[in-house]
Amino acid sequence: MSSLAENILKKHHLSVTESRIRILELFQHHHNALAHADIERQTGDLFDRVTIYRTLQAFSEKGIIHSIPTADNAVLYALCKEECASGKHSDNHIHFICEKCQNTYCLDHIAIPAIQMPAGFKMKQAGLIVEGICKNCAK
Amino acid sequence: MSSLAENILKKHHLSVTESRIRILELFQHHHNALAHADIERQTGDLFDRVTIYRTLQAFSEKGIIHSIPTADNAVLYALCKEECASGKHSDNHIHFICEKCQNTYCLDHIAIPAIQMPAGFKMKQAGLIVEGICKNCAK
DNA sequence: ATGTAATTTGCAACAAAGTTGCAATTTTTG
DNA sequence: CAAAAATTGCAACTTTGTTGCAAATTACAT
Repeated sequence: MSSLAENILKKHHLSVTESRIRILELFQHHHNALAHADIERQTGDLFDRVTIYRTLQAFSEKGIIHSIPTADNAVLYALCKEECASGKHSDNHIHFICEKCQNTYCLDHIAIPAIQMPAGFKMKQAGLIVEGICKNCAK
Repeated sequence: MSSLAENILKKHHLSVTESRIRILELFQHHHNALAHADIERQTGDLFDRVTIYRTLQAFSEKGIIHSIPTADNAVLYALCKEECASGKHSDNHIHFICEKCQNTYCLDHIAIPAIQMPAGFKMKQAGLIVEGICKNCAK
């Protein structure tokens, strides 16, 4: 009789606490990426600011969520796909930022195309951020 | 009898001041991207912290430099190519972060390959960040 | 089920990063 | 060279993130 969120926590050897369940469910109910500030806003004063920081850090370390850097220098977080093992994020999908609603989406199905590096530079990982208009805002 | 930095400032209708020349020359002498902290370190206490912020902001608005988001959530700045008009950065080149020396380089010559968007999503701009080993560190 | 060990939380204090208003200085312009 | 415009430094403040520690909660082994 465990919730989905509870199972995810157990699978990653994290204690099951109210704050972690609450925050994890927030991610499950939104299909776009969330900033620390979003979470703080939506959980009200249920938990301390510090708890949110530590929760996000724990989730990130365990590979439950991954962070997304943005141009305006805010960190966003989004749920990882199954394949993300602890620490090793298979993070090679595209992040899409809608310039209208400002939401960030993970386009999990589209891989990053191969890129020809200049001589001497060896690529190990790549991250692609696309800006434009999302499905919802296109009407 | 104007320096290169001085000419760039004049071309963008910015007053020629010592701090702006100093900071602009810093960018010209480094071929990798600089963080605010780097500039603060290298200019010592010649200028106030606030002046550096405002200088970077002015340069960015005029299209002299562009900002680069990084994974660890620090903002980096690098010189723009000629084509960058005020505000409209033609910023579609690749940013390369060396995992050894931690420097960030602009690979200006390589364009970002075309990407197939999912239905409903309209791409307007793309930014590509590549991690790996740079030319110098490969030895 | 219960007591103990381990983990997590909230609080407070702190550190770092960035912003804003304003008076004084510097630069530009005619 | 003088007046107007722009830039700078200072101080105060906000926002964002971190750390240590005592209290509370959760996990675990009987």
